[in-house]
Amino acid sequence: MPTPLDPDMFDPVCPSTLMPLRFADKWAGMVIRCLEQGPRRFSELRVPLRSVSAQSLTTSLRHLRRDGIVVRTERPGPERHVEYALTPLGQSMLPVIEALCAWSADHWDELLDAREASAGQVRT
Amino acid sequence: MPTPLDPDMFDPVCPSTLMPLRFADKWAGMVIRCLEQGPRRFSELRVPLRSVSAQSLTTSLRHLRRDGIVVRTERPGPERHVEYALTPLGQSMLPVIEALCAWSADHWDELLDAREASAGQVRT
DNA sequence: CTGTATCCTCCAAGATACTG
DNA sequence: CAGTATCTTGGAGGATACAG
Repeated sequence: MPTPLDPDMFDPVCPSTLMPLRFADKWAGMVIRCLEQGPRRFSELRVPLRSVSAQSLTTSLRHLRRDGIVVRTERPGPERHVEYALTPLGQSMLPVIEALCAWSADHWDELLDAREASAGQVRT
Repeated sequence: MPTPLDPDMFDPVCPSTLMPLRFADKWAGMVIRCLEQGPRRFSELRVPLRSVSAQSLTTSLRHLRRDGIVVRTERPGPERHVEYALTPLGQSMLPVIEALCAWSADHWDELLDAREASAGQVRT
């Protein structure tokens, strides 16, 4: 028998309440993974994230910059060169993101099977 | 210097591509945490999730059921009694959710500080 | 190359009221 | 108690075209 739930378990000022916000961004996790090994250029990021539009990538990067997870650096030179890299805060997210991806890789089939099995049983 | 990014790093059929989907649900993570210690009733879940509307909670629970993360059990008896519990698949998510919450607890202040510091520097 | 400017569609999520 | 029904709003995210 579980104990009663703490009403303040998810107090509005508790960080865990806000936890999902950063992951509501569809591309945020993938962008962070792309920066794992070092700085990348805008066009480099678009390679693995093939289905992202320039506009969506721009938005994601802006949100990540605003939250101190990514830094943008404009390198001087004849042709334009902009780099994005993880901040220390961003790097601290890597283990969490990896865990998330590992879970997906390990259990995604189960989830899809369950979804198929429940077709018609559970309303959409 | 990082090596070039693998174009198939996030292949459309790769689970990690779909990873963020489950966390796009604002309440999913919190519901799962509420079920950590055992089955809970609908009204019990509404206690810690004070700001959730009945309708949103219903929707979240339906999605979680559809994906095989939560099961719904209707207990017979004179008065109505419905319980929600984690499936084994749902339980396998717990460590990941905990990691997410721990990260938030540890770094949320940094994120908020960065957000404030970048006010005006980065467009919203 | 690195974005911006528009426009559009879809859906998450809240408010409110109601039901067996 | 455990939801459903309806309506509304906001914002995410894609398409397309254009700019410095």
